[in-house]
Amino acid sequence: MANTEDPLSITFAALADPTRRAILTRLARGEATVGELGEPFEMSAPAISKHLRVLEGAGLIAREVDARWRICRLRPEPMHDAHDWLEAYRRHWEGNLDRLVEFVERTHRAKAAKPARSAPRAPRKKP
Amino acid sequence: MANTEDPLSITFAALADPTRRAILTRLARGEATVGELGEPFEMSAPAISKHLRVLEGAGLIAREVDARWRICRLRPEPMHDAHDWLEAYRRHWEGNLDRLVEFVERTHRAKAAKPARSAPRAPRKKP
DNA sequence: CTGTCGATTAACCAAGTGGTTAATTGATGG
DNA sequence: CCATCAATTAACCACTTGGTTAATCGACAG
Repeated sequence: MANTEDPLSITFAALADPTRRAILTRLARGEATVGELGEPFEMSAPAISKHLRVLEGAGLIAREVDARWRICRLRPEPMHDAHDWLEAYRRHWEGNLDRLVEFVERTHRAKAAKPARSAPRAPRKKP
Repeated sequence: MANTEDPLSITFAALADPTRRAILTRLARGEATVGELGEPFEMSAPAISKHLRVLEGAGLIAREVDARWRICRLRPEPMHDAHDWLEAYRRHWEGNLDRLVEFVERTHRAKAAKPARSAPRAPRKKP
């Protein structure tokens, strides 16, 4: 199922692992071989190889073969897209407006019996 | 294993599904009941319930019970953290500097036999 | 009390994930 | 030629995930 997923899902899934994020952090400092990337982790080589396959599948890294070594480089473009998606929610966490609205609403609810909620939701008819 | 994961991994994993991202997008417009959230999707109610559980586990939504309805609200703070993590890579996708370096390096390699690569990687001794 | 409605839980399934060890491939060097 | 080294592939395992249908729970309305 993951293979048929959209790019953004694949990107987020690839980022949802601390080992892979650490590998990306390492690669942000410069290219590295597979052995160098795996060295900090108490993990077998095939496990690292699989993580790199996931990162490559997400387009987050590129591998280039150099004799017996595979040189890995960061490909940050998918991160850009993920960043952009999150950016749309920035106003929701910036400023206290939302929290204030929420607080006022909750206080109101505590005093009134069945206070009306904020606008966008369609009014439920209670038959 | 996922239950013992760090908050950032849980957040990214929750975002790695188009249905859940659509639910968050809907909630950015305002609170909604579970039924309203599930209505756009050709999916059973339990499936929606599970998605909401994942989102709640990631701290991305909060559910409040109102009679027989569950009112869902966006909790954007974890997105802020994810956004922050990605922000650190901004310089890698902004500007053509990296792509230029890469191009020059590749061109150089095509001409020279075994050109030295960029600095940060430890030099591999070929015994 | 009983039926209904919103929502969740239970039980199950197919497929994916993250890890292992063992075997394999390719390039290097004695 | 042969041993070695970097890395991947193969085969396997435990566990998670995303979905289903059937059963359950709690709040209302007659």
